[in-house]
Amino acid sequence: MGIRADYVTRPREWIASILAREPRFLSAAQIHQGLERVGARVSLSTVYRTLDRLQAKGDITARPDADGEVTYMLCEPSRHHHHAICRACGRVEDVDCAAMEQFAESLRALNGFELDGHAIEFFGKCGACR
Amino acid sequence: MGIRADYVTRPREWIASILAREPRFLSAAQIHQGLERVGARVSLSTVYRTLDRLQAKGDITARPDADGEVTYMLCEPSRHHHHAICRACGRVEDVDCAAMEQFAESLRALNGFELDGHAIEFFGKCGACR
DNA sequence: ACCTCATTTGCGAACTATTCGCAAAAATCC
DNA sequence: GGATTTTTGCGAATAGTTCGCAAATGAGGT
Ligand SMILES: [Zn+2]
Ligand SMILES: [Zn+2]
Ligand SMILES: [Zn+2]
Ligand SMILES: [Zn+2]
Repeated sequence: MGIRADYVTRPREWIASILAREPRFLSAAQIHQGLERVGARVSLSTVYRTLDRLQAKGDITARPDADGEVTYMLCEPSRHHHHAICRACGRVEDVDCAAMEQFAESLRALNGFELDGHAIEFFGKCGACR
Repeated sequence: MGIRADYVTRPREWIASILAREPRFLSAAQIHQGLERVGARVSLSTVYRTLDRLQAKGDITARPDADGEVTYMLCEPSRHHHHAICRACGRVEDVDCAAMEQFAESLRALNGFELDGHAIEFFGKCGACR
C-alpha cells in the first residue's frame, strides 16, 4: 500500500506527442487546440497539470511570451544552452552557449539563421548583496 | 480647438516618482502598493494606463517575470543594452552590448556583480523562412 | 478477466492579472 | 472662474490559470 505514482495515461501520451512534433514554444491553449485537431479530447486542466509535471521532471522549458502568456517546449533546461527563435514561424533552434561570442556569424553559418535581434539577461548578485 | 493632449497630473507624477527611485522591475500591483505606502491614492486602472503611456513614449521597459506577470522599469529601450539582475534584491544594472563577449569579467570589474547565470534569446528568421 | 485501490481526469467554480465603459473629477486655456 | 478636453475611479468584463471533488482510468494481484 505504498505509493504507486507515475501512471501512463492516454492524455499524457497525447500531450507529449504534440510537444514532440513541434519545435516551438506553445501555450497551453495551443496544445489544447492541437489535441482537438487530432481528435484527442483532453480538458484544459489536464493540459496544465501535465505541463506542470513535465516541467517538474525537467523535460520541458517554460517561458512567458511577450504578452505574459506562458509557453512550453520540449527542451532539457539542465543542458545549458540558448534559443534562436524565428520571428516568422516561431521555430526554435538550440544554440550552444560557447557559440555566444561570435553569435551572429555562427548562427548564420550553422543554421542559415538571419539574426535581427536578441535579448539577454544576466543574473547573479550585485555588489551590495554580495 | 485642436488637441490639447498630455496633461500633467498628480497620479502621473506620483507613479513616475515611484519608478524613478526603484532600479528594479516592478509589477503594476507593486507600484500600486508603493503609492499607497506613500499615501498617494491612485486606482490600479490608472497605474496600468500610465504604464502603457510611458511604454508608448519609450520611457520604460516591460518584461514578463517568470510567472508571466508583467513588470516595468524606467529604462530607455531605444538605447540598446542588456540587464544584470540581482538574484537577491532584484536590482538591475545596465550592461552595454559590446561588453557581451567578456561578460563575466567585465560585469565583475565594472559593477562588482557576481554572475551566476544568464538567459539569452536570439530572434530572426530561420533558414526555411528566409 | 475481475476486483480493489491509488491516481488521474473532467467539470465548473474560483482566482488573478489586465482591460473596458462611463460618469465624475481634474487639468488647461482664455 | 467658466468652457472644454483629458484623466480618473469604479465596477464589470475578459483571459489565463488554478482548485475541489465526484467519476473514470490505470496498475497489481487473484
Ligand atoms: Zn532548447
Ligand atoms: Zn521560420
Ligand atoms: Zn536598462
Ligand atoms: Zn542585490
